[in-house]
Amino acid sequence: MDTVGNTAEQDTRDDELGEEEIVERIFEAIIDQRLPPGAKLSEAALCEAFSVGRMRIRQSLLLLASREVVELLPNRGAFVASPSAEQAREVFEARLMIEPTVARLAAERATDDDLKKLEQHLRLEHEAHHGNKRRDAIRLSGQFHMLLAEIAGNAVVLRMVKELVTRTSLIIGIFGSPGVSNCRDEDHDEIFNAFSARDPDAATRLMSDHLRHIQEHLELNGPAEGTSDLVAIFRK
Amino acid sequence: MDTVGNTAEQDTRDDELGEEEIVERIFEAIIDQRLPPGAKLSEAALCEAFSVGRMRIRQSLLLLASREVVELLPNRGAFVASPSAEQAREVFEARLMIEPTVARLAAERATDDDLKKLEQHLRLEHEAHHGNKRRDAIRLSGQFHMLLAEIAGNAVVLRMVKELVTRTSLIIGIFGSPGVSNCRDEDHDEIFNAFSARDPDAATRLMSDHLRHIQEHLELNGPAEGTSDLVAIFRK
DNA sequence: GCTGACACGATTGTCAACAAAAAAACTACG
DNA sequence: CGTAGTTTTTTTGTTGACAATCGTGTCAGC
Repeated sequence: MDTVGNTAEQDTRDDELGEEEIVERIFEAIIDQRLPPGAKLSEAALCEAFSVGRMRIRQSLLLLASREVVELLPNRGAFVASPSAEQAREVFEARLMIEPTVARLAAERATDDDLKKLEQHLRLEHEAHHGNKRRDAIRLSGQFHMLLAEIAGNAVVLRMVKELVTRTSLIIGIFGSPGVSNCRDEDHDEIFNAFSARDPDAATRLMSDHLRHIQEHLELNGPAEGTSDLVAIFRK
Repeated sequence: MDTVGNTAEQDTRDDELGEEEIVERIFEAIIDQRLPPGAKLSEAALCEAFSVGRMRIRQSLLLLASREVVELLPNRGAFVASPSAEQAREVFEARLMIEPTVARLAAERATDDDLKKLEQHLRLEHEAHHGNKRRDAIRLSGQFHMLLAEIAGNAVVLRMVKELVTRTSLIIGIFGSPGVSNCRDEDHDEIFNAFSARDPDAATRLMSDHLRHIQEHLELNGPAEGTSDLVAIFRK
């Protein structure tokens, strides 16, 4: 169903899921916007969903909270985070700090094999976009950014980008216009062209523009933050 | 004893420490190099050290592991991480990606009050440096970078910088020349001068140079990684 | 009819005992 | 005297039950 091709990370697959896998699955569900901001993540429900003990779930939720993807209210439980406008600003500021340089490094270091992987990925993005597969489109456009970080060859930065992309999905879910999807795939195409042309400077600039485009399509002044919890939940 | 002036974060001080506090304390201990790379973090010992239940410690260690500051070996326990040369490269690449822009933003946004705080901090750094208080000097020079992220006004980035600074302490512990301390405080002085002159471009460039200086003083080709574990443990 | 307190149910947080695995110590053998 | 195998001990991982807290529903009083 929603299984992604996970080539690596197959070490602990005896019969139970590790906490890292659970975290990954919840990350994906949030990127796909199957889990909207503010959704309650009941321990019991998650225990049944993943067929694991409560402790494992508890640890996973703690991990997610440490990435600020989940909010942990004492004695109340875990909820999918609802970033404020201020937090949204911070996330995009961080992305603008990191990802243009990621694009530059990736463009400098990409092998021919990497370019082929990128091309293949863009094909999938186009398919999803034209086939009105909104979920797939969103997930793939997030994965594009992670793929770049992977090509850049820096695990530290990859982890940061993964967190930022996931939080961006939440932000778009709250502040985004309903019809508009995550990234415009034409932007991704242009970045890829810079890769093909071996032009790191262009890749840097295009990524910068791309992120600014996304941010401009948000309404960060619109919904008041105080009511955002309830509003976000009920306008699903 | 070794309590640092923690102005904020005094919410849960009834009688037990929260996991966030424990994580913070261990972070500080690693920055101070009281906990060398490879040191074993036994659950029982930490339980006694912090006077908390085993579960709290367990969660704290998981949090630290998720920041790659602690290595968690199944059925073996928790150890302070021993970054490889490759990881060291990645950490510095990430810092060079983020911190020059942090310096720029901080320079643009610093209030007069921020400048005073910076000046006060540099005074402390000088004292520690000239008074041969190596531990204090290292801790303070790390805090300088965090202070900049705080002034930049971005909590997301602040958390990233905190993680990177802590890991840098481990890296210096492994790959640094014994006598050389963390940062040269003259570099910090120059950055502060750029702040005073309201010159964000200079601040950006100086931070970039500063980080490169630190990296150049490491011997990332020197000690083989295989022996680093044992060596690091026994030269406490 | 509406507002307050009270009690119930459900969920989360914590603890202690138990099981499993690895490290250490000891013994026997080469 | 060194080494390999075995037993002991320590440490980690997991499960289950229990305690505390919060949200909800009910009922009495105004």
